[in-house]
Amino acid sequence: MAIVFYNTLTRKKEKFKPITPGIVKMYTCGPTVYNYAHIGNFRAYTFEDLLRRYLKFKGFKVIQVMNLTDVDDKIIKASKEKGVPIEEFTTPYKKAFFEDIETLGIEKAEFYPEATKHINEMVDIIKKLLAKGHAYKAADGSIYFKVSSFEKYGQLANLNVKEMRVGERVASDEYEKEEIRDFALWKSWKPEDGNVYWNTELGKGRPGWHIECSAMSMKYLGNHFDIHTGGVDNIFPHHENEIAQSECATGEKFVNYWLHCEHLLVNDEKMSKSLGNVIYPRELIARGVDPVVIRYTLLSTHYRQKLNFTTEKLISSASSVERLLDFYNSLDFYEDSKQTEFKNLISDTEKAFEEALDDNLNISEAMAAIFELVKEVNKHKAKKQISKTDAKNIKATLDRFDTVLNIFKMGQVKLSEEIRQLIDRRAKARKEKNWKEADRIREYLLEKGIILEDTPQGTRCKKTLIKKDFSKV
RNA sequence: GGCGACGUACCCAAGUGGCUAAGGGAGCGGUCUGCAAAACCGCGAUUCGCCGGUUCGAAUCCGGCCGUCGCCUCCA
Repeated sequence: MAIVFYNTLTRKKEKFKPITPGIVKMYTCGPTVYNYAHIGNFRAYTFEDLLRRYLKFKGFKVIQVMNLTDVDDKIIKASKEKGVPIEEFTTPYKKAFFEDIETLGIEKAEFYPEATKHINEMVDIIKKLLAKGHAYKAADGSIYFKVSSFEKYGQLANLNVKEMRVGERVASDEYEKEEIRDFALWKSWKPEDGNVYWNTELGKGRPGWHIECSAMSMKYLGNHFDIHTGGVDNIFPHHENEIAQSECATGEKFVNYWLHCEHLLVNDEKMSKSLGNVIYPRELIARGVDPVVIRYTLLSTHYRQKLNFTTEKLISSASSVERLLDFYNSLDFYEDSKQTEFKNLISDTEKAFEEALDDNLNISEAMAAIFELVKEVNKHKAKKQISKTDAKNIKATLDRFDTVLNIFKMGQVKLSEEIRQLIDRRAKARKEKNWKEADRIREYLLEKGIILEDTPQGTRCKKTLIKKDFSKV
């Protein structure tokens, strides 16, 4: 079965066909490391994670590049305020980004190039653009892309650029562009840039924002590659400009499939500093939300759908994850008993899961397939009609799904030696019908985020997915 | 002003021309159980923002209206 993606470029769902059979080359816009990445950023990274994991599930070899923007206006301003060089300023945020990625169960990309280490590549592209007449140098030494030189400009955003409204920011722009819609490839040094500059053939200055993605994507993936992703807010101008720069420099088509992730809202509002509603994953975790709950919340809404992030949704996600994990973990507990023919159920579920994700990563349908399996198997469980082999087969299927979802694995509890001993002590107390002691230990462990459940097959152990008193987002 | 997305139960959410409108959460009643939990059984949209049209047949297609949101050179 072929995968179908909604391509922003054509505004249609299209069958996915990689340029090189069996290999997918994708570029995913990464963080600007001037702060911690917030939950909205991670929505995009989680979507990209789903995308790469599913492509791998389908048997493709994936080469993913995610850039780190470590020089831009915000970074220059913030590092200046702090009185440290930009590298010193960005390093902790780079580190934090990788920590967060790991916490949220996001698989690592093959390359994480940094803008500041690819200035030469950017300069090369700009030189080509100058030579071909697609760029020009303004009086102050800055270099601009000449939008009028690219016939197809506006194709991605579906904007008629000639009739675009001119914003105030543009009107007050001090640079000397030929046309208002032209954008900077190279920004010549200004006193407020301090010691942030590179001496290159283009003069003393620094790169514009868009050029880094063209330079780094083409360096690692070639002039023409398969997939480029980002948030919807990147469609214009960022990705539109990338196409213009790249295609004008190489004369080749840049990207075949453009996939854009919708925004995450917080209580129906856009997340922004001014509204004071920016949420960071590490903050949620500190307040008692397990990372797997955050992951599930971000993952379980289709990427082209706005995701309204609320307390209610987190709590609801925690319950869903709990149901999935309880089911998954219960599969280890079967004694051999009557066998049920689950072959059809398993193959139906696998088929439904794959067909759903084939259809532009329809995660809702994929999850529905899993929940239906859970319900069906639980019914048999209640009637004691599951053998060890059945359970093993079902678990193998879930493990296969989990290479895409990373929920089951991430949700496992890790027990320390101390906790293990307490659990043993409680088992002993229960045997002696010392309910007081048993309940005391259970209470104690609950406070430590460990939940014990007694079943006929023994006591099971799981972690608290969300703190009881967790309330406000 | 231009471009675009969306409106399905208490909440989240799939379905885009045809079986009883998926699935999850929450709720209520029951079974099970040392207690707790899990799990199971049962209950829940005659209806898909509103109005009109096309069709044998519409949540799905067309037109209009209402409402929410995003982008239009900081942004995932």
